[in-house]
Amino acid sequence: MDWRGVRAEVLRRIEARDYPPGGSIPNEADLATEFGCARATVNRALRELAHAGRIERRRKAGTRVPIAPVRQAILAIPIIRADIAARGLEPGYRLISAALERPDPATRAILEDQPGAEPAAARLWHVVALHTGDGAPFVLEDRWINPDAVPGLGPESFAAISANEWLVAHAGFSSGRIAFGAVSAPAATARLLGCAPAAPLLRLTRTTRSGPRPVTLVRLSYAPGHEIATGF
Amino acid sequence: MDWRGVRAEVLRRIEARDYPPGGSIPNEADLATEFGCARATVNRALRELAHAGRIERRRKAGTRVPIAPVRQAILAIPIIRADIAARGLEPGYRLISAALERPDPATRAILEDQPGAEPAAARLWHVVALHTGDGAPFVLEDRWINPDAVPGLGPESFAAISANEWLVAHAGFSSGRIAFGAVSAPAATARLLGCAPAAPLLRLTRTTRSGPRPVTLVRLSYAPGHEIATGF
DNA sequence: GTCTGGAATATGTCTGCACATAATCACGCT
DNA sequence: AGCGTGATTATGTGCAGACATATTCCAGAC
Repeated sequence: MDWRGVRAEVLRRIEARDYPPGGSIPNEADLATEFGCARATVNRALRELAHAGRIERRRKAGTRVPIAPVRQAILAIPIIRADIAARGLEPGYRLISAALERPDPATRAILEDQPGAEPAAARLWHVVALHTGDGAPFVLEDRWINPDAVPGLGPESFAAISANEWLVAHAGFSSGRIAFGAVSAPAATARLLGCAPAAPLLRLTRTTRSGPRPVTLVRLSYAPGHEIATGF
Repeated sequence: MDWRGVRAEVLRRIEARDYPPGGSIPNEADLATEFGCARATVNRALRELAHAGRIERRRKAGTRVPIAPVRQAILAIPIIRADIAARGLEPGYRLISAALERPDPATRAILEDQPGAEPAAARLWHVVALHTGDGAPFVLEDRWINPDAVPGLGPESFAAISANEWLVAHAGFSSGRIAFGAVSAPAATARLLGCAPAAPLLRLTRTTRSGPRPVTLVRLSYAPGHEIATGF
């Protein structure tokens, strides 16, 4: 049996409660004997299951089925244009404004709120742009960019393409944070998204950094009714 | 060098643009020679990087650095009570109502909106409960449960503990869907959450099924200002 | 009874080898 | 030129064996 087979069979036994929650499952050597394969193969299968949160493994203690598994969903964050295109809409992009500004303290705090972060420059690029699908507002992008982290950035960078696409092509960042929340649409946002003021909007806030250096903070305000979905 | 070392070094080269976006990286055998380890070790490292979306691998075509990587965040979905406790709050649970009801067509449609799904029972358990942290409203849980999928379920099941905890302990489901959206707080929800009517709320909708059988649909309406965050 | 150190054990990882599989490429045929 | 078709090649996977490491458990010292 190959490792996918082992994974499927073990998963079946977990869901059939042959391996009940809170119980432990046979050790790798025994499973290898039972399935007629090498221990490395069983190891691979169990490692994948552990990665998916379906089992917990500890040396010597063995492998157990968690009582309350922490379910985890993998959230894919595509380029916005690709996201719009994937929904069968014609993606559009309109730059609203781009200028070097001093960020408000709250924005600066979020951008630098990372362990061991360097301070960002005094003035940051502030770019506001609207993404549309078949001409209708899809999401409003409100972005701050640290010029210290991205040499060669200028107004021409965001004229025609999303700042995000420019950044992924030129910056190369490594880690960050994503948060979802709900906000009431401010008047200006409502006007751009073509919705009622104070409409509830899904907002995604993402910070990225390159090593210790803050690169960008982007707030995406989606048009009313938008959902971000994923399987698990 | 062990596989973590290989992974770290390759990642460093990607971020330093030694391996530029769109370019391809040396094949496994060459890397193994360079790092002085076996090809299986390099394979393990590259497999992990591919899993994280940092590289793309295809047989014969080799391994390349994607131009616009689809960033992916792993979203951990803990038991609500554990989530509240992890924030340093004392978790509380209050059952608002629990009854067998006929779901509205929209609810039924969401519950059965899965490839090859069986129809759910005519009457479903409808459970509404409030989770609190240090006594303050944290999230309102509005859940529908298919009794066909969960034999032995009764009103006593949700009296003291969250239906979610009862389900993970007794049902054992396998897959589903999670969606985030924003809604305007209905009057009843606002009253229970102690917020203004029409306040923007983050809402998480999760469906789970056991094989082809729909198990449960839960809508979580978080108190205003709540964010769901994750690193990447 | 309690503490400590060593033995036992399950998982974690590496190696070298082999073969499988998919995709590309070059060659030769028409 | 166009089109198969087979050789080539990079990744995918499996195996047996070995050693590493973390953790538990137990026996002996106090």
